[in-house]
Amino acid sequence: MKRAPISRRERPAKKALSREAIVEAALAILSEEGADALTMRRLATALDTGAASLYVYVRNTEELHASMLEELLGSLDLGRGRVPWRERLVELLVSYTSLLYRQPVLARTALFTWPSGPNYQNLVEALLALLAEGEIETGRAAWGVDLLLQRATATAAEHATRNESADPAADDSALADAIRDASPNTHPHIAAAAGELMAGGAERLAWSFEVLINGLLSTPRPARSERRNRRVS
Amino acid sequence: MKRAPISRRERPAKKALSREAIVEAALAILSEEGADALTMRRLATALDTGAASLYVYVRNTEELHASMLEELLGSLDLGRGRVPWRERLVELLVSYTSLLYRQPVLARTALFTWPSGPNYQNLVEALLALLAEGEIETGRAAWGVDLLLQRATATAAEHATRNESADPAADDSALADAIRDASPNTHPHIAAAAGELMAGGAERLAWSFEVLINGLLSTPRPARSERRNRRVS
DNA sequence: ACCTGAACACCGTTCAAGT
DNA sequence: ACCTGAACACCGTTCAAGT
Repeated sequence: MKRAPISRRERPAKKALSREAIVEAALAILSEEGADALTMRRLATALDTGAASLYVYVRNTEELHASMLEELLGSLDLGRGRVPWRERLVELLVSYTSLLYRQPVLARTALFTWPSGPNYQNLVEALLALLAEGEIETGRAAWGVDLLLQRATATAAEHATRNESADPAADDSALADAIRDASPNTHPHIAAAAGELMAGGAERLAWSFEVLINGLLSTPRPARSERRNRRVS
Repeated sequence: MKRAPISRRERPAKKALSREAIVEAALAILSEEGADALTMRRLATALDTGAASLYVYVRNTEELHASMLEELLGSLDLGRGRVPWRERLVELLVSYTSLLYRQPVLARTALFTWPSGPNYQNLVEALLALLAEGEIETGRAAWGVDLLLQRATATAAEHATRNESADPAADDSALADAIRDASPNTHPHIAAAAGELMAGGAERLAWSFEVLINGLLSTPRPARSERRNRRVS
């Protein structure tokens, strides 16, 4: 049961296999057929080979995902402009989030494995430069970038399974269910905040970046002398 | 090839199947054998049945994970005390993070599916109450809780694949790789911040909560009139 | 009603054998 | 060197058939 020649004619010609071709095809599948369709086997079929062949160019699924993210990050506008640093910072963070929002599986990737290509480096560099413009000293800015990127990434990543899940109405907040079931007697604060807990969207994201920046401006890093216990647990 | 009677004697007696027994067994596997070992089939074996039987009590893997998290959250000390609200808030957030830190798979769950049981509700209620004590008005507090919980959860979740991954030395920061490869010429800010980007640990987490709280105290929610575009993308 | 063996419909990854 | 069919070692979930 060989592949019919028709499909050969539909897809112009069998491209030579390469890392870039694989990443490109993977991104195409992701945006056209969704995250579930992106499997090594499925990807191989799209490239007219067997799954095993992919492993010549890509170590494993995780690395493939990381490369896809790197590729996508290339389209980010790091926008040096005349605008004040703070506005540029929020804008950059919002557009980074939107980018991940469109491909939430890659947001997960960004959260769990470190992207490390040049495009990601440029993003970090740009963020550090903006915080430096805001006269936040290096050490604080370093931790700040992590904080800002985490907010962006986690927000987009949360969106992932939300989307796939059955109830698309409960899409905005991380607290929807807890609220619905809360009784005003046992959980008065939840009951009172019910409406507010779920409101938001783009505005909430932008607000949260303002919170982070304001907090960053007013919270110095702890003194060096106190640095001892480095583990959380 | 039936199970040998020896194993029957080792595990005291076949407990009756129930939701609680399943969740309990799942948590045992998780802490004794790690996240990879926790599969429906493996869990069924531990309970002396077939995987299909689990589906009588649990809808799917996701729901199982959520129940496990809920169970774990029961051990959280919500600690009403004489201490000022701000200290109690940070303490609660840190202990919530530590709890997830020990079981990072469940941190992922907390990030991607909404926990919704009573223990989670109690946590949200406690956080809202603390912010109310800090005289943060309801709407802002609602968004604030989301922000605080997300920092805690994402930090623990990031820890997940870090742990499983090959290089346990690079465990602290989300930026380690980007730093290593950055040239001082093209990325001067990264090069300058190199050391600082990776330092941290428990101290960094606590600092980030301070940032969040300070930011929260100084950043009102946007005016109602401006609420229009609710989507990010 | 509760339980289960067996099957369905997949996975990622490896490897010996080919070109 | 590059490529691949086939196999390995699994998955989660469903369902018909049993008790």
